[in-house]
Formats: sequence, structure tokens, C-alpha cells
Amino acid sequence: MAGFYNAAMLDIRIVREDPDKVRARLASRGAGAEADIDEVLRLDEARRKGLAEVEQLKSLRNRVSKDIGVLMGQKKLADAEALKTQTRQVGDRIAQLDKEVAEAESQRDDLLLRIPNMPHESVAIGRCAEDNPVVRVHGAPEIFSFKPKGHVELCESLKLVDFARGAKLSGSGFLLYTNWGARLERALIQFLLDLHTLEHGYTEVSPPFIVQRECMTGVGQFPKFLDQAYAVQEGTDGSTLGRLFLVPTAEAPVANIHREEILKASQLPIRYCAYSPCFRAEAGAAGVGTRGMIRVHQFDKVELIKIVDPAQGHAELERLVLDAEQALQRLGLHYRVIQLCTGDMGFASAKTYDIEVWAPGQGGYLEVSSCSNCEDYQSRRMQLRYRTESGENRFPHILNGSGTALARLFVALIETHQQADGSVLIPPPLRPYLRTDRISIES
RNA sequence: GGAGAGAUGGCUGAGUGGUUUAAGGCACACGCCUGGAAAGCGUGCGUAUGUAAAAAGUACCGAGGGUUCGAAUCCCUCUCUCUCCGCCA
Repeated sequence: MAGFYNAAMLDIRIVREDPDKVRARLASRGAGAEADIDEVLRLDEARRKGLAEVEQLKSLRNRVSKDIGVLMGQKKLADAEALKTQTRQVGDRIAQLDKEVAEAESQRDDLLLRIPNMPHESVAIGRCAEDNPVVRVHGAPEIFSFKPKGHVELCESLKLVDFARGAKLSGSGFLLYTNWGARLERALIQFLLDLHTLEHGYTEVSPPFIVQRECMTGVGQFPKFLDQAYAVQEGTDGSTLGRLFLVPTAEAPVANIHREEILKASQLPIRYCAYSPCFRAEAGAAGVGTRGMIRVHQFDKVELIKIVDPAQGHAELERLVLDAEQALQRLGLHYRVIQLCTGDMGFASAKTYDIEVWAPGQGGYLEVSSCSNCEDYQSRRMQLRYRTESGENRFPHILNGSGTALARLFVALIETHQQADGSVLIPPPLRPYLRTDRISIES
């Protein structure tokens, strides 16, 4: 088994062949991720040296064992015994070397799993969110003839969300949608799924909302962000704790659908679209922060996943962003697309665009979508490959994007379309789903 | 939760300690044959590591450990699948 799972995100061969380039590109992220490269190289060297030696010994042992079999067939038992005694030491040495090799390999891979992806060359260099370039802006902030209310006030007056009882049920950061609020949430989910499946060509899937550890590792959530997840256990059986996790995004199950498979080139591109609730413990950043619906422990999201030929990866990312933007355009919302700079990108991503929607009540933009091309970082971790026409096995690019996150979309929608009389006008594409064109206090 | 049966390469399916470190079939690729195709015949065809590239070598028969000179094969633990029973939306 040793050696089969090169459970790393960075291609160890690239690290081996051009460590300076790898270090430089990781350094552009800021977080000091490049520091572990030397140690990775050292462990890799030790592993390969041990492997070369142990394989020679195994070859010897295999030959001798075969001879023993032949001798025994010829009833030359004394000769066979002599060879056995002689080979016993070889076996011991092999066992010892095997252990050393496995040890070096697992240490190497533990380190590699904690090193983030390398940013794509086209990504802007920067340190933090202030350095993110704005790519494009759609529309303009709504002009109101009155002072627009915030979503918390709207939700309370229209009885869309019962914040107090949500907290009573599950603690702060959990929402109880009520009546028109619940219906609006459901309408948005269905609108988004229909848009992406019927018009953008994605295949809808409905995945489990609890996944195994391997899924989380596959997409790069683990091991580094273990403390952000909700771990579950079965009843009072503590030994089951940490085997299953509530999904932080549908990306976790959906991107892993083809884990450890070898796809045919003709199957690509694969485009999946899935609704799921998203659970985020956000340990550390926890608690306080924003009142209302902007930062919560559970929210709904429609996620888009693509598995594509590496040559198409970055073109597909551009299209993915447009697909997500389309949702906001149909709902009549003002938004901007920004590119995350090297220092602000997520762990697994090589290139990321965020879409931020304007929320008049907040007087600011809310992140409702993050679209990334993780290149082969995730496919490598999950051993997902495809076979080219020429019979070669390669790692495809895996992309993910929110299409879009709901709680914040909900906020932007009601704040943008609120009327002077306190009602909210429903944009036309949503009306068939909601079966009303307006949510008002009386309705 | 109880009882039983299983897990082998893209699929199917042999193989209960050593000339099998995976037979045969299907599918696939190339060639022969053909006016063209099918059939037939021949060759090739798992994954990974290794190599400048190749070849050799090595590892992999659900996972992990053990016995042995040698394990797909024997022993132990675990996971998953299927059938039946119980419970349950």
C-alpha cells in the first residue's frame, strides 16, 4: 500500500524538480507556507533511498523463494533448509526498511496535506482583502426616496425570520424562517436550481448532508480546518465521534462523487449543481460579529461543481462566474465581481473570484459567491483521474462556485426591493415560485 | 441490533501456500482478411513506482496486522455490499 496513495495536493514531482518555483509561488500567499518545502524534500529523499534498497532485497528474496520451491519439488530438502536459514535475515532487514520507508512517506504526506495550493500566474499579488482587484460591476446601488431599512427590521416587521426563537432552538447563529420568509427561501432555492439545470446545463444532484472524513480531506477542508466543522457522533457512542461531519458546503460531497475513479475523457466536462444546507462552526471567529442573517452557523446554498480537462480549467472558471452572476441579474440586484489576490485566497484554490451583492440596508457589499478553480489540487488528493485519448491518466481540474449562498442573497433581495410602505416587491422571475408579486405586512 | 453470504484488473470470472507474483471470456486498440463491414485469425491491453526515455525491478487481489524462505490463498481485527429477521421516517 505504501506509495500508492500519493495523498498530496502538490505534485511531489514538481516539488522535487523545481522547489524554488514552488517556494516562490507559495510565498506569494503570505502565510509562510513555503517553509515546509525543505522538510518535504528531505523526507522524500529518505523515502526514495530506502525504497531503492528494499526493492533490491525483495527482488533477491523473490528469486530465492522460487528456488526453494523448486528444490522442495525435487525433494532436496536439506538444500531448501539451507536457503531458508540464509534468507531469514533478508526478511528481517526488509521488514525494518519497509517500516522506515512508510514512516518517511507518511510524514512527508502529512506535511504536504497542510500546504495550500499554488496561485495561478494570472492571480494578482497582494496581502489581504484590500488588495483584491474589482473585475466588473453590474448595475448601481438602488436610489431610495426614503431611508432603506436593514434586513433585521424588515424580517421582524414582515415576520420573515424569528431570530429570538431560532436562537432558542439552536443557539445564536441559527435562523427560524417563518411564513413568507420560509417560502421565499424555498422559492429562491428552486429558482436557482432551475436556472442552472434548465438554462446552464448543470446536472442536479442531491447529496448526503453528512460526509466522511475522506470527503473533507479530498476538497482540502481537512486536516487544516477541522475545527471549523461540526463533527457528529452516533447517540452516546463516543467512539463514533469524528467519523462523520456536517457538510460546510455541498462541495464536500459533490466534488467527491468520482473520488478514486478513472473517468473517460469523453465524460468531461462534468457539471453538477446541488442544493444543501451548510454548517459552519467557525470556531475562533465565533459568536458576536454581525447581528441578523449575515454570519450564521447554518445557511442554504446552491453549489456548482465542474470536473474538466485541465486545458479548459480557467476558461470554465470564467463561465462559472457568469452562471452565478446570472442569478443576481435576474433578481435585479446590483453586484460586483472581485478577484481574490494571492494573500486572500482559500486553501485549495489556484484562482478565485468572489461575487459581492449590494445590500442597501447595510450600505455595503455581501459576499454571496466564491468561484474557484482548484486545478488538480483536489483531484490529486482524492485520486480522481481521467484517461486521455492516448491512454494516459491525468488529474482533471475541479472547480466550485456558489450559485449562490442564500441567507445573504435573501438579505440583499429584501433590502433592495423594499418599498416605502414597508412591503417587499418580488422580482418577476421569482413570482411563479412564490405565487405572489409582493410580500407585505397584511399578506 | 441478530443470523448468513460475499468483496479478485473497465466488466465477467478462475484460482484453498511455490513452474500463476492473477487463467479464460467480454469490452477496447492495432494488424491480417474484405469492395466495405461483421465473423474469423494474430498482436497488444490493470494501477502505481522506477527511467532522460525505455527495459528490468518493486508494490497492489476491500483495509490493516500476523504466520512463513514464500500469502490472492492460512490466522486475527476492521470496513463495505447483498439476503433474511427486528426496529424505524
